[in-house]
Amino acid sequence: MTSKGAEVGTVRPGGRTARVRAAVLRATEDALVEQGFDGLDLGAVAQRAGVGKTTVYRRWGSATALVADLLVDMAEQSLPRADTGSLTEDLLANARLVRRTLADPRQGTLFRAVIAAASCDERTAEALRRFYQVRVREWAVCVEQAIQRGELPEDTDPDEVVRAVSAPLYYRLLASQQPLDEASADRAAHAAVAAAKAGVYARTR
Amino acid sequence: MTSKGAEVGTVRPGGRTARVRAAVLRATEDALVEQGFDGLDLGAVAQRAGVGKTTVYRRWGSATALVADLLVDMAEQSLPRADTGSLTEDLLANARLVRRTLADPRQGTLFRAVIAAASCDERTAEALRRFYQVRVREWAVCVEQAIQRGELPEDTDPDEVVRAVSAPLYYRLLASQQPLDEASADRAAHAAVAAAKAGVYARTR
DNA sequence: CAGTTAATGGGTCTACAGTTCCGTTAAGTG
DNA sequence: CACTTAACGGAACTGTAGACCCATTAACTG
Repeated sequence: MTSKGAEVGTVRPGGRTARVRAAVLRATEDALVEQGFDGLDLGAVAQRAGVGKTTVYRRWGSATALVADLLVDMAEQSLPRADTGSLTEDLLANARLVRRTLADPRQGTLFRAVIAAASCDERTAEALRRFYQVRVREWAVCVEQAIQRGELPEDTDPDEVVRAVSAPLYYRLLASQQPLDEASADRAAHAAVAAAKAGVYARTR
Repeated sequence: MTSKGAEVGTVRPGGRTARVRAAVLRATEDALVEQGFDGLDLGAVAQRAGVGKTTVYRRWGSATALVADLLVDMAEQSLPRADTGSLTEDLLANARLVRRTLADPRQGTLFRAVIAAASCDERTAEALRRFYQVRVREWAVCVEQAIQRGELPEDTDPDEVVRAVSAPLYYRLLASQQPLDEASADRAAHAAVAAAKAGVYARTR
């Protein structure tokens, strides 16, 4: 079985185990950024983390399992949402935040690698799903408030609006690979608002 | 160096070489669908293709190069666009086509694997870029016609509208991993139309 | 503050992905 | 329809990722 990842639940979660996990996850992140997912070598990760190779193979066992645990770790550091009182401003803030993350050489490469890993393994895919679920829920509150303010139709699906903001940016990162400039972020936000106001993201159709 | 891929340009492109390439690319496709990208073994591909292992290592050399050549091959089979006379109908047709492709167990898995490979290698990424460039240009004509009919602002960027249709579907495939049902395809198309009509995809801002 | 054992780590072994060598096949040429 | 050589394929070789063994370390327990 793959490691639970989080310290909770293991028999002996204290000091050393936690330190080893942290060191290995940091090393994994660095290796992913530098080598990419297919070049990920567990032995190299172990050495970089200053940890025995055996430990990495025993606790994680595969590159995808390592990335899955990294995603659990990443999901825990939640990003604070904006609260400007205007839907457009809130979603612009979200779009620009996502854009900045994906456009950053380190983070962008990391996200590509993580998504590549998720495409190769079901457990990792599940971890990625949870990661985005947390992120989306955090920002969906902005949309819920906009509905209460009467800016959007009652039956609008808040999560779907938030995802609509991210989608074009991820498409640029992964598929079309066009530059992730600020204008593209603003277009993503404005498009989501326009579509939401037109009732495209209504729950019942 | 990586193989040019296309037969044109090689010194001896005739019969056998072309047959070998076709067999290897088919085998690669099958292997990607069954094993995923990280499980891709060039030896196994060779065996499945009924071709010498040496040949695969010589002509392609790596899993990513193999996928890059597969993408060149896939780009050649262009999909015919719709022409219903209505922008909404055309984009609905496009969205449903993309959805059907990505929702298909075989094709969906293949696309995930291909995108994973592109995330791991610059040459493969370039091949993927070209692939989508061809696809997008094909359907952009629908948007150009809509502009001429006066359905959309003059300065609308046609390519950007087409990408806006695909983006939410790819986001579902790769990131959020929600079901790719027909309703999601229709939302994607309607959202793109709503945003385009609102002038979000104007070239000059 | 011992005693217990989960967890780690160094060292060794092994299967197999990827390389090399060289003989064979067949595509292009005149 | 021979002749040249690009391209292929079988077999033997090798480096290394990953498995295994067992001694050591340090968390939890009472």
